[in-house]
Amino acid sequence: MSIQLEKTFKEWMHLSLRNSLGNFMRFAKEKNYSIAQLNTLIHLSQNQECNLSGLGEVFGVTNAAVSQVMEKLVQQGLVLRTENPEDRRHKILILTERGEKIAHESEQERLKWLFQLMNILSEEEKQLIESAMRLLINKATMVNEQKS
Amino acid sequence: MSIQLEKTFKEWMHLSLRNSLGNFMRFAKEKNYSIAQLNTLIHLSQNQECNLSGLGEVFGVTNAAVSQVMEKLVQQGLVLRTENPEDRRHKILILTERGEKIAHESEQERLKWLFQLMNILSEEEKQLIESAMRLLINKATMVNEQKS
DNA sequence: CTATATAATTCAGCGATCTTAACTAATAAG
DNA sequence: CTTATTAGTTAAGATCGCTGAATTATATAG
Repeated sequence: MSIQLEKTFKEWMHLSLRNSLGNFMRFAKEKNYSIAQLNTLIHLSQNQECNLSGLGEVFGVTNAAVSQVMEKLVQQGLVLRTENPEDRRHKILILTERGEKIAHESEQERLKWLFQLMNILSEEEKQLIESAMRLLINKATMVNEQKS
Repeated sequence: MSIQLEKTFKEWMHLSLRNSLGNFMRFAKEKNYSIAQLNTLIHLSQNQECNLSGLGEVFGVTNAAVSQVMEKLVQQGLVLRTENPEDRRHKILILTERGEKIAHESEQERLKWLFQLMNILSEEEKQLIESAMRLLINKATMVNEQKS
């Protein structure tokens, strides 16, 4: 069983990367945003109250690197950068309406492929997928909590 | 139902990218290979008899770009580049033993997270996941065949 | 045989991202 | 008050991957 499942995972990973990531990259190229920019936007849209060094840790790069990417996003009017009044060394970074829009669009691009698949599933099949993924998501959060 | 499933897909995509892709990128950085290099190696390990312009089409870049990445892979002893005797304009690109090893290792990095999850599943749960993913894979290949 | 087409390479140059190091400003500690 | 720490910015320099254009070598068509 496990060997069969390993093979299935492999195929799945393959399809998933080619399609979801493929659509994402195509979107980025088309709209002229870099991958780093889009990842930053998506992160900001999902985690409010981000500051700069926090982002650096998440992405595993230096503050300088984040600051430079952020500068471009601010210039393009996608991010609003203000001081935190409680500690003015920190900046508060929040998405503008346009930034939010781009973040959402690019996330949809990543999901487009899955949604297309969903549309050709019967109700029972959707149930099957739903319960399988739910299970994996739950297990995954369990594993993550163990680590921390 | 569909709305619930959309939400599940979103969460899944999130976890999946953060973990699988995260491990992959970490591996690349640690071992000092670029993403383009690893993608090329993985592609070569899965499709034999590749030539240069074919790779360009797959990755959506010019021949020049592929040629430059390939040059480095050849220099590092990961790819063997020989002429095709039937048409000496074409190069035949095959992985060396070391190249094959790197390709395999990096693919395992991408799958590591899923395998970890698999290890904490019961037999019935594995069955559930297996049938769900199989279903999606089948649907996906159906969709792809429609397009072409 | 000559033209043209194809496959791959090379080079100059561009833009993105990263790092280190120097710097400014704000806060915390002694 | 002075010193040290922390957050973020800026500048200089390196690397990477890409493109377009020129070049070489091979194969095909007229």
